[in-house]
Amino acid sequence: MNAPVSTGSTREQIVAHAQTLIRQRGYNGFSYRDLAEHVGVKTASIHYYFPQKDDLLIEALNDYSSRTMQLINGIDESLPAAARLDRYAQMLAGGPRDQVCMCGMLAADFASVSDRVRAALQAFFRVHETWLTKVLTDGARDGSLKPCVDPQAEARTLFASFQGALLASRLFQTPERIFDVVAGIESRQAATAAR
Amino acid sequence: MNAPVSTGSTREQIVAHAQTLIRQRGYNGFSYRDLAEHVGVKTASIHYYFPQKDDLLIEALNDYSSRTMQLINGIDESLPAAARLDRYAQMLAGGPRDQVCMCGMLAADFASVSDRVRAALQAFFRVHETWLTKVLTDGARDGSLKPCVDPQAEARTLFASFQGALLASRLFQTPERIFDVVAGIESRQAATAAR
DNA sequence: GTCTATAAACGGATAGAC
DNA sequence: GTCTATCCGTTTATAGAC
Repeated sequence: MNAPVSTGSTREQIVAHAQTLIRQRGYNGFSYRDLAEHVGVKTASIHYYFPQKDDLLIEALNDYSSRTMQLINGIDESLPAAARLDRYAQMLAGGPRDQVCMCGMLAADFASVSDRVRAALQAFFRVHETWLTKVLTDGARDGSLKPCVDPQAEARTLFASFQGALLASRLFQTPERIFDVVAGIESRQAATAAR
Repeated sequence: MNAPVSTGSTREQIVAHAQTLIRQRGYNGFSYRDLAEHVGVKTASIHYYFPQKDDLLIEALNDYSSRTMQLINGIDESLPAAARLDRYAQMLAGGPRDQVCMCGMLAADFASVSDRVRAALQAFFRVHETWLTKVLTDGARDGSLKPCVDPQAEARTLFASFQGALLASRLFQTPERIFDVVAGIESRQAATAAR
């Protein structure tokens, strides 16, 4: 996923650059000073909009979540499930190579974030896992994916695979590892596949 | 995986507590002061052993890697592959609930670590992926796991699943998600399974 | 080897001018 | 709204006594 254009209001630019920095370096890996330099303002201006760093984190996370949700809701539900899964992987692989999912990053920063942020992260995970559950059950019906015993558990694992694959993709500097995930799923597709 | 007992030499205690702190909070989430308090020395003593934080990171990572490798080498190769996979998952789930894999954590901290650390992380990933590749191919032979088209790619995905599942397990405060991963694999086992 | 003391830069955060 | 100036604790790191 790509960062929004940074040509909006100061507030919007702050949020956009905060998302980028968190996805690159994590919550403890950037400062108001870093962020201010990226936006082209002074740190006091950031404190004007977001008195505490946690306030900034909450807004950056909520914005990221809703933009991500728009993207997955934009995936045409009339497509075969396997094709929707491909789109999802393309979405993940399409982001900058030096950035991972903001929520995967913040899950790693679990010890450093507030309970409010933790709850928002859980919500993000659940939304994606629910969407993937539907893909898996639809795939069993339309024949594009092999039926599985427990679609919810499979979806949890699948989402974990994507998050892990994003970290590995950056570590090895290749988007291949994201597509390994879908290739694995699809290599198990029913013989009577309808693509 | 559990941290080593912290009753060794000062140097050993520093390394052990550094591993714990990194697994809890990440590389940018702890300071020499935190570490010194845990060990019961002053920060200058830590600088005596590890002048730069990167020196400490390298040693903590190498120690973690070799201890982890001992653990996976300790999994009896005469066991059916599926049983070995169970052991692997138990090893991951057996660690403290507030800690994830040190290398998953540092993969998230990718932007903050030196090239030397990045290379060591890649090596860690490859070792585990290679071990899992062997489990998958053995599983196809002994019938305890379903054969797959590309065992190497499947192993990469499987390792990513475990890393992602560790993050999710901590986020949701339940080890269940680690066992989801093996349950998914084993639910695809061949009908003629030999366990 | 471990300590005290200190340097110098950085961290989040605030007050008040414009 | 954005700035300058500043507070004050923290951070990594070093010098030198014991």
